[in-house]
Amino acid sequence: MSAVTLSEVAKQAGVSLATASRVLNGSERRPAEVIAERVRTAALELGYVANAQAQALARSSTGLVGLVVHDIADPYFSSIARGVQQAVQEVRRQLLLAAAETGDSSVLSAVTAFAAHRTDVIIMAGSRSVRPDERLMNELKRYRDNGGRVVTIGQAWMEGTGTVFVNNRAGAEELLRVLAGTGQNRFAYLAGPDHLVTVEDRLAGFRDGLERTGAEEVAVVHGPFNRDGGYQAARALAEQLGGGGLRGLTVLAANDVMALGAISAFRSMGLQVPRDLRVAGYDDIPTLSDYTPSLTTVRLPLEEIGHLAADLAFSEMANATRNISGAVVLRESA
Amino acid sequence: MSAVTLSEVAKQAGVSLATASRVLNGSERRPAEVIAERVRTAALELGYVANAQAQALARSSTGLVGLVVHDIADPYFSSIARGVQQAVQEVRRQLLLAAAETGDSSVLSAVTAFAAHRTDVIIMAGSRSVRPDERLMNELKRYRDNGGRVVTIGQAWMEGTGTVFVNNRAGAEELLRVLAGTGQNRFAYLAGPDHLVTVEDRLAGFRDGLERTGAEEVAVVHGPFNRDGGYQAARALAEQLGGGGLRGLTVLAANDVMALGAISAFRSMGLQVPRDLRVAGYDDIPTLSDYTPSLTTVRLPLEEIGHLAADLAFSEMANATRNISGAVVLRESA
DNA sequence: TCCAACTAGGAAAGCGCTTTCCAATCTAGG
DNA sequence: CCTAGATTGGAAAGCGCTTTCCTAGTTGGA
Repeated sequence: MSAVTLSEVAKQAGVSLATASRVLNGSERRPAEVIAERVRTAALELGYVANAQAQALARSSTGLVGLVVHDIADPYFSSIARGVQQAVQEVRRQLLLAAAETGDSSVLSAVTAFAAHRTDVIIMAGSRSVRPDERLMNELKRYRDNGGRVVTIGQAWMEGTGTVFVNNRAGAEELLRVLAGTGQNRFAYLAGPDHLVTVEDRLAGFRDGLERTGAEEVAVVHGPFNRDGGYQAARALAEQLGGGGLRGLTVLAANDVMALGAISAFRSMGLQVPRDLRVAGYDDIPTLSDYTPSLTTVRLPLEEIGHLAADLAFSEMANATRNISGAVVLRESA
Repeated sequence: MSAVTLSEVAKQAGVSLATASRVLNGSERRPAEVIAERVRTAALELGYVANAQAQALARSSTGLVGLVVHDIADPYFSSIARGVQQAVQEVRRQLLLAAAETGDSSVLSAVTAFAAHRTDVIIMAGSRSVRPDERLMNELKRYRDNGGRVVTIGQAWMEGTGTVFVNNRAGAEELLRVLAGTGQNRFAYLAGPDHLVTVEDRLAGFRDGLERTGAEEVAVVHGPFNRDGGYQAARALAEQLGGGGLRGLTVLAANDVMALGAISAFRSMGLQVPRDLRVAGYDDIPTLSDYTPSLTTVRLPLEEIGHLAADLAFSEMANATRNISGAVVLRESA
């Protein structure tokens, strides 16, 4: 990757490096228009494209934003990524994307890589682990102490970072209460992996709701936080309760993709939703709009959350907390 | 973003900058183990993280891969992105992501930004425009001439770049022939925007199939290349044909998300798929797995395509062409 | 007409690395 | 024991920019 350099442009325009830089790459000082025009012409003729690496080194700021997601193909994350991408583009910065499963060393690798690339910001979109990972936390702290900004989505990770807080617990409780209000009173919970804070919070909200309404907790079963996890968890639930135990039950899944997987599992067992049992999800991923039966869920403004996270990072108060709460959306499935 | 520098590490270890660099950041020459150990210890103590910008400048290679998609929230692109991300991670590089609509100046901005960041590779995942964009092509050419690698997905964009070629035309023809083979003989096509090569190719394949089978083309209507586009196109089609004209028709959509939108539109008009009319899509996005009626489509190994594109870029023959063809998947919807 | 106060372009010092070239030390063959 | 050849660590020259100082040229008020 060699290319036309600023000094070539400067020479062609017959000015100094300093002047060329001032004309082309924004500076306080604006050279006289006659000169500026000459430089611009030279740049255009030669096809000059500033070397962002060199600029980053000289200005000690890269204009890079790092985003860590669990899985970019998961609609939850791709929606958030879309929001982040949009916000990043608006302020003419670039998005560095990494995928990493919580609890896996890949998260640490991702953060280290972002630190190496001196991204101005790191946005952690995935849920935090229940057990704090020492090494990861230290890496993030060092990054922050060196002047990097950290914004987490979902829940706070540590002091001195920004957070787009999603009140998962309240949303889950609300969902359960609304459902109980329609007369449903036997609930099962299809939880994601129990080491995720998000999963834990939603489960806690579920139980808050149970307590509040006096409804019955029939079972809680854990599984991977994706479509297949929902499918598996649903089958495990069926096994646990026996064929008849599912009838009339309301099954809450930790998120929409799990709910979708669960419905498929139930269907494969010859059960119809909502005729034989009810299912609800969480997140309201865009995918849902064409799904039948339409899925009852807790709506989260995913794209907005992503946008907000990026905005927060660029704002004066990068360490503030923005609160988001979900809205229960009652549809056909429960 | 200030941080510990190599020279601080070198000083602490009591060696020269050169030695420290050789120990920490991989080089032909490996200093003696005693010294190396001292450097590593110092680096660990100080929490040294190499500055990728500085390295890029010195080595004139950034280890960055730029990916341009239309919309990262679209399952088609997020699946491809997943494959790319995976491949990129395997070779320890970083992914720079940009979203840009074909035909929009944002594509040019994205490419320019990637060129500025001196990415080693640019992968264009979105379809090319039917009308070649002079400025964009020039930018890409310059990038390539400066040593950057370009890989396009779907169709070739220009000489001297790699391509993961997807035979959209053949896939569409095959789909139509298979469907005709089951006795369906009246077809309508819900095409995406007519300035996309992908859309044009699929439409051409559709017509090839028509000709081959002697089936009837009832209508072709264009709309945006997304879910809402499918919805709108379906309504437009209904308006064009009148209520009864839809019955018994097979509606092919340019891609799955449009097909999903179309089915929703038909449903909103009180029509059932496949009872009243048939619908098929293209791509086989993962989302489809839980959808009812299950959608007939042409399967494309999306994730693999992304992976392949990245692999190609890193391979010796970065300008080669890899061929992918879709496989017709007959399901309930048609 | 003279000088203080600006203005504007250029020289050069970094930014944090890699890598070439040197010089010093070591190895081993004669 | 001497020397050609191989090793090894270090000095310093870049990589392509930004930005601080300088200096020379202007402007305008007295």
